[in-house]
Amino acid sequence: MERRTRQRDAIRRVFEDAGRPLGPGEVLEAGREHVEGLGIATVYRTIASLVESEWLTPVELPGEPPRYEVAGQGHHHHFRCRQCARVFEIHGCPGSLEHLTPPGFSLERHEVTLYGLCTACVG
Amino acid sequence: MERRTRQRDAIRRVFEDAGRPLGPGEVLEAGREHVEGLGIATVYRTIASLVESEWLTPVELPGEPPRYEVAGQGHHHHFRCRQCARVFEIHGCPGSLEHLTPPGFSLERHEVTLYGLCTACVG
DNA sequence: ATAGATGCAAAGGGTTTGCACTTGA
DNA sequence: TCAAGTGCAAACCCTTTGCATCTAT
Repeated sequence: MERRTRQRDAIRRVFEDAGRPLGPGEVLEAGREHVEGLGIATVYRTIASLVESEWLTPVELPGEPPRYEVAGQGHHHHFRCRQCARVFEIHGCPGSLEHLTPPGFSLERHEVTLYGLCTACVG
Repeated sequence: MERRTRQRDAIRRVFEDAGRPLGPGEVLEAGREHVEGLGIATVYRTIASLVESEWLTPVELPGEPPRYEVAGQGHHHHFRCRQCARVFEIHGCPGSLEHLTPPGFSLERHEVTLYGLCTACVG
C-alpha cells in the first residue's frame, strides 16, 4: 500500500474522527459517507496495511472480534461499558504482575480489561 | 441433554483430565481417544449443554476463540504461553482496580490475561 | 417403543482471496 | 503508461443446523 487513494484517506479519516477503537463494520459504514460504494474487502485490506505500517493497533477484548485504534498511544488498557458497549482507553496500569506468575513461568506482557458502566450510562 | 452417553462421558472426562481450558478442536482430538468417530457437532452441542448446566465455564481470551474449563473454581485469571498456545489457570488476582477506573465510571469486574512462556517452553 | 443424542453434510457469518477493471503517479 | 489499488464474488474457516439413524431408558 503506497499510493494515496480516496478509500485510504477516508478510512484514516474515520479512525481519526472516531477517537475510539472501531471494528471493520463500523469503518465500512462510516467510510461510505466519504466514499460511496466502498467495499468491505478494501476495508480489511487497508486495516491490515495500516496495522502493518503501525499506523493502527489492534484492540482485542475477550470474546469479541478485533477493533483497531490509532497507534502511538503507549501502554494502556480498556474499559468496556456493558450498557452501550463502547470501549474507552484507560490511562493507568496495575503495574508488574510478576507476583501472579506461576513458578517456572516467564512473564512477558499482560492485558487488562475493565467492565462496568461509563459516565453516560451510570446516570 | 439428559441421557448418559459414551460421547458425553468422554467429553467430561477430557475436561477433567486436562485440568486447563480447552477449545472444541482439542476436545475433539482428545475425545476420539475414548470414542472413535466422535463428531465435531457433538462436541459443540455437548459443550453448549455443559455450559448451560454450569458444569463448564467459558474462558475468553483477547483475540481468540473461546475455550472452556470445569466450573466452580472461583475468581481467577489465565496465563497463555506464546510458544505452545496452551492456557493455564492463575490462582491470584491483582485485587481491586478501582484506582484505574476513570472518574464517573462504575467498575463491576475485570479480566486479566498474562502472556509469556510456560515452564515447558522456558527451557 | 420413543424421544433424546449422534454423525454427516449443508448452511451460516465473518474474513480472505482471485481476478478483471480502475486509477494514481 | 502500467503496476498498485479496488470491488465483486467465490473461497475459507469455524460454528451451527437439518435430518435420517442410532440408542438409552
